[in-house]
This record gives sequence, C-alpha cells and structure tokens, in this order.
Amino acid sequence: MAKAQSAALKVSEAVSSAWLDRILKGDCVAALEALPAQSVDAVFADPPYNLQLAGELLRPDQSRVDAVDNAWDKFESFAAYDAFTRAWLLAVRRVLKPTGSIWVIGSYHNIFRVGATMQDLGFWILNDVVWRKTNPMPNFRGRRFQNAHETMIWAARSEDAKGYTFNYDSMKAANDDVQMRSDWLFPICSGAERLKGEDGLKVHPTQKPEALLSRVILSSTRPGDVVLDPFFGTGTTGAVAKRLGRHFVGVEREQEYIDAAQRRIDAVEPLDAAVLALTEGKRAEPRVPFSSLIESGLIEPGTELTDAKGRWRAVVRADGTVAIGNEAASIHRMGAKVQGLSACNGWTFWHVLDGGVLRVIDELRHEARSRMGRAGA
Amino acid sequence: MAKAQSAALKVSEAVSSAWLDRILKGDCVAALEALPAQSVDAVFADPPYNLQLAGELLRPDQSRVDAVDNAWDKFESFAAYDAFTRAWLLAVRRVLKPTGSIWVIGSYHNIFRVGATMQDLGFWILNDVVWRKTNPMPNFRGRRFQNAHETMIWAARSEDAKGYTFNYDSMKAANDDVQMRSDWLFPICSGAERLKGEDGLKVHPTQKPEALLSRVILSSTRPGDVVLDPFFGTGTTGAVAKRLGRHFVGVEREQEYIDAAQRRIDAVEPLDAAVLALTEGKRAEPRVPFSSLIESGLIEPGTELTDAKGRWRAVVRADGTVAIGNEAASIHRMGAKVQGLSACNGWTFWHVLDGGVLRVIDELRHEARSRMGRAGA
DNA sequence: GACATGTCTGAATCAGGCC
DNA sequence: GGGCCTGATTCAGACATGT
Repeated sequence: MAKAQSAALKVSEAVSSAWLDRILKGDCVAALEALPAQSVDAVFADPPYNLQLAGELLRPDQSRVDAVDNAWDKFESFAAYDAFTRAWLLAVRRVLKPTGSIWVIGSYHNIFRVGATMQDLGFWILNDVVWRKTNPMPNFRGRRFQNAHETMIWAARSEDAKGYTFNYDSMKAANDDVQMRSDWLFPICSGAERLKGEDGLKVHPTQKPEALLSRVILSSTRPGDVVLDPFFGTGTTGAVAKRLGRHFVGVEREQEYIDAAQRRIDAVEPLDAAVLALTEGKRAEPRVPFSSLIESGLIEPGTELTDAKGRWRAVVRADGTVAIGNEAASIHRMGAKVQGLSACNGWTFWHVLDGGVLRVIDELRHEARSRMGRAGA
Repeated sequence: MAKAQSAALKVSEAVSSAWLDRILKGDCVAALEALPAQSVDAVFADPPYNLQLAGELLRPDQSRVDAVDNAWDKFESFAAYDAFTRAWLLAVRRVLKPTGSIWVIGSYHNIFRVGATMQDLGFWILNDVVWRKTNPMPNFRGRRFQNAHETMIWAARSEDAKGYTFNYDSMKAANDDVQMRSDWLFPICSGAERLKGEDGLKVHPTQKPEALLSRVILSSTRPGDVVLDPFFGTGTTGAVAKRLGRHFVGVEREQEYIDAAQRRIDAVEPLDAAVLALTEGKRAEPRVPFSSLIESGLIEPGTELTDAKGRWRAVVRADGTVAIGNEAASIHRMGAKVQGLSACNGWTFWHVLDGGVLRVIDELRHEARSRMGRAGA
C-alpha cells in the first residue's frame, strides 16, 4: 500500500505541470483524453440531470444530440441521456486507478439511470449514500412528499478491485465511535458559502455544500491523492480538495464557471499537514510475528497459554508455534481448533499468566511494537 | 374525484368474490392475468433484490450472518434481472388504474435497475423515499459505510396521469404540521411482529415493518381502495391494508409464505373508520456527530480543545478526531485517555476558547442541532 | 420485582499481503 | 495469478438469565 502510494505520487508529479490542480476547459469526454490512463485516485461527479438541456448530451461516438425538440418522445430522451452517461463514465473510468473509487450524485430524475449504467459498465457499488437536507425546498403544490434528499453512489472500479481507500477509523471516530451510516445530514449550500455574481444572483444553480464534499473526500481519499471532477461547475470539489491537502483536476465547459472556480480555489489556504493526518486503526500498524515475542524475550519457550476463562491450555514452542499434546500450529489455527471454529484471532484469544494476572498476548505484541519502534528510530 | 372513486368501488364489488382480499398462488405475471385491466388503486412491490452474495460472512465473534440465500433471489445476470423486472412491471401496469400509483422498494443492488426500467416503461416518478433504519446491521468488516437505509420509488402510471391520490394534509398533520419529507425513520421488523415458524426461525428473510407499509398506504390510498402486492411474502401489505380499511390482493409462489400470511391476515381486526386518522409521535433528539461541527464551520480544524481547568490540550483534526502529539482518537476516547478512565463524555469534557471565554463543546452541539432543525427526527 | 448482564440477530454484494 | 496465511471487524433492540 505505502509502496503503491509513493509510486502514484511520482507519476503525478511527473506530469503535474500539464493538468494537476488545473481546470481543463471543454467537454469532459474530450478533455479527459489529456490525462494518462489510471492517473486519478478518486472521482466526484455531479452530472447534469435536466433532460431539457439536450445541448449537453453526447452520443457514444461523441456526436452531439440536437437541441431540445418538443416533438421528442421520452424514450428518445432517456436513450440520449443514457448515451451521454455511458460516454462520460467510460472516459472517467479510463483515468481512474484500479484502486480508485467514484462518487456520483443525483436525484430521482437521473440517479436510477446513472446507477444502472454504472453497473452495466462494471463499476462495483460499495454504498449508496443519502444526503439528507436540513433545509430542503418545500413542495409548493402539495402533491408530493417534500423532496428532502439527494442520492450519491459510491463505487469501486470493478468487482475485483479490492484496494480502494476507506478511512473507516476516521469515519468512526468522527461519529462518536460508532460506524458512519449511509445517511448524512447537511444543510444545502447558502449564505456566504454560496457564490454570487456582481448582479447578486447565484453563479451556479446547483452548487454543492463544502461539508458534503469534505466528508466524501475524507472518507475515501488520502492526503496527496488526486480527485477528478468532470463537471466542475464553480469548483466545490477543487476548493475542498485543496483545503484538505489533496490534488484536484476539474473539467468544465463554461468560462463563467471556470473563472469563478479559479478565484475561489486561489483563495483557499490548505490545512496544516498535522491536522490532516488520518486516524489509522490496527490494520495500519506494522505486523509483528508471534515468533518475535519469543525472540525478544517477552515470552519464554515453554510458557503456558490459556484462553480468558482457562478452558484450554497450550504450550509455546521455540519455533513460534503453540502445542497441545503432540499437535502444534500457529496461535490462530490452534485457537480456531480448540473452539471448533474455522478462524480465530490468536492475539486476542490467548493469554499468559503474568505475576498472578492473566494478560492477553495482544498486549505483549503492543509492547514488542513499541520496542521495535525505538530500535528503528 | 369522488365520482371516479365510487365507480371504482362498484367494479371492485362486482368481481370481489374472485380475487379481492385473496392471495393468488403462482408467478405474478401469470397470476395477474386473472385480474381485469385497471382494477387496482395502488401497488406495493418488494421484488427480489438480486443481492449477489458470495461466501459466508462472519461477525467479529465468529457467528455466522444468516443471509438471504433463497433460490428466488438468484439471477444469472443483470440482463436476466432486467427482463424479470420488465415483465412484472408490465403485468402490474395493466391492472393499475390510470389514477393509481405504485411503490417499489429495493436496495442499491437492484433499485437503480428497477427505477430505470420503470422510467423506460412510462411510469412517472413522483418521489424516491428513503427508509432510514434505526437499527441496521453493522458493516462487520469495516470496509464500507453502514448500510442503513433502503430506497422506495413512488410513481404514477404515466406522466399525464394526474389523478393519483396523495393525502397531503394527513401526512402534514401527522408530521407536526410540516410537510412530510422523503426520508422516513423506522426500526426494522423484529420482536413480536416478526413471524416465526415452529422451529423458532424467521418465516421470511425480508419481512418489512408494518409501520412502513402503514405510512405508504395512508399517504397514497383512500379507505376502500384496492392495494396489490405482487410479491406478497408473509403478507405485511395485506395485514396493514386490512387494518386500515383497504382491500388487498396478493400474489405469492411459496405455499409456506401463503399459509403464514393467511393466518396473519385472518387475525387482523380492521380499525374503526373514525379512528383511521393516525398520529405519529416525535422521535428522540437527533444525534450530531462531532465531525458535523467541523463540517459546519462551528469548529475549525486545528482548533485547540482543553478540559474545564486547562490541564490537558488537544488539537482538532480535519477528519473529526482530536490529537495530542502523535496520538489521535475521538473526543470521547481522548477524554478518557488523558484522565486515565475507561470512558468519558467528550461533549461535556472538552472546551474551546471563544472570545476569551471557555465554552464547552456541548453548547456548540446544541447550536448545530438547532441548525439541523427537525430534519434529524 | 427491579435492575444488571449476557446472548442473539437483522435484505450484506464486507481482506490483503506474501510466496 | 493462484493459493496460503495472518488476523481485523459490530449496532440497536429484543429477550433470557442472573443478582
């Protein structure tokens, strides 16, 4: 993991002058051709969903779909939208690393079509996440429920792409030590955060709140990662990425949006690296083989191990296995065997008697780790 | 509207002996041929989700998760699932009145495909409604967000079908006089409500809570209406419809489910017509994660927290944890750690210097909550 | 009987490194 | 790329049992 990470950074740095931390002008399918394959760690996409904006629709061969013709029936409209979706998802998929993941946000007008197309293209959905709005617009005609949420799809590049980033421990710690759920509560973007033009009108109709992007980026990327937004708009993704110590790439067609986004991003001050450190759990700690506890003298060969309730006993052998009678195996296999289970974490199962007190051997591992840390430093 | 209603009742009464308030056995496409065209007022469908589960999943305590592995949830491919979806939606559409509406529930495994197919067939989506579970199953491997919701699509028969029923005022009244939102909070079906066999095991793996069906039926049907459920299972739709003074039609393939459903429905006593105005209580105060204080700007990353007497200092990190030196943890864990305790309420322990005054962060939480408003309930 | 503790379970697409 | 091995990972609520 660490190795892949540093290799990725090198690649990024080599071509950074061309596209890293830049807004590329143009249609996203064409503009993304400027990026190398497998060069971004994450994608956040907020594609257009208003089917009336047919000018934005491209067929898979990138020919333009004609402007709205009221004679169109809805089947043709849906087909055109699907072709557009397919085209940009394919372009994005090419530049996404195998270990990367993609977020797409939408409403009921488009998200079902987008999600089905993502599955058809081989993306592997990890979660659908609901953004619950604290202050949604009311339903004025009283004919429906208040439309109080939008849906995000979070997906890996493919079913067998297992190495995606998920900062589980950060999310859990940030959520009062329980797992972060798939429903998130945030206000819509308004007030000072909402970009306004000189005319006092909002610059972009669907500017997303920075808090939303913040959780997206914190959950599924690491500092130094590259985040691509193929529908950059006024650059919320870029502004949040920069503040959180990530790189960004944006693609946008409208010069007005590009100008506003660039000014906005230029004003962002990145947070200090120390503040951006990730909360890592046990997974990230260096692996300590059981044998090193013996080698370092924390456990003597011949020591007796027991489970917490003293139901089973095993003897530590010099080679790092534990034995019951004539049978010997790793701490994990032996723990599984005595319990009749298929698997067991031997570190938390076995204990040693230390001055009359039963200590779990995971504590000894922690001690071994800190000794190794001092030695390495 | 009243005229159409009474005409509908006449039709229902004329053929009631054949299929009204009955469970039809068989595949839903074939069984629905027994119903006249345009004969039901509403549809609630809980189709197979096509979960595509691979191996078995163990909890951290090594117990096995009892997953859905029924044959009825297995499909060869997305294409096969799409064909199945299209077929039952067409069959259902034939028997749905032009003024009727349809609800379909699903998870991210299938709901996007179902939604796209519904649009393709001409259904007109009115809302997507999120069922937020108060007690969802955790994510045991810590590789994703806790999957804490399911999605329902509510749609009219076609774009120009304007006469669908929506009981806006009763929904609003039931929701403390503000519009009912598109995100609903309910517990999963468990306890006495969950049907168990003589072996003590659940009869059906995916029984839905009656509270969910209750809100669906109360919002989009009138007393005397006919509600069709093409995947009847153990008959939650029928039981709730009967209790609420609506008629039902169920279609189910498995005799075991049919038997359980029939017994269940027979035991239901319909509510008195006068009582059918249902009120629903408020929920507890919404929980606000510490990270929302950061995301909402109430606390900046890098801010220093101290206890009331200034004995300890910790720095707020962008990911929602707090750090002392190299160690980071949640506000609660860090509060416990510095005091040498096993637990600590970080909300009341940590303070922030605000204009020369030390404020406990619990005050900021109240501020965040009031900004969040009713949406948390 | 009240309260504390322990057990069980629910629509789940749930690993990663090294040889 | 396949196989093997290590070892990381759970929330809310219902219900049963123990004090």
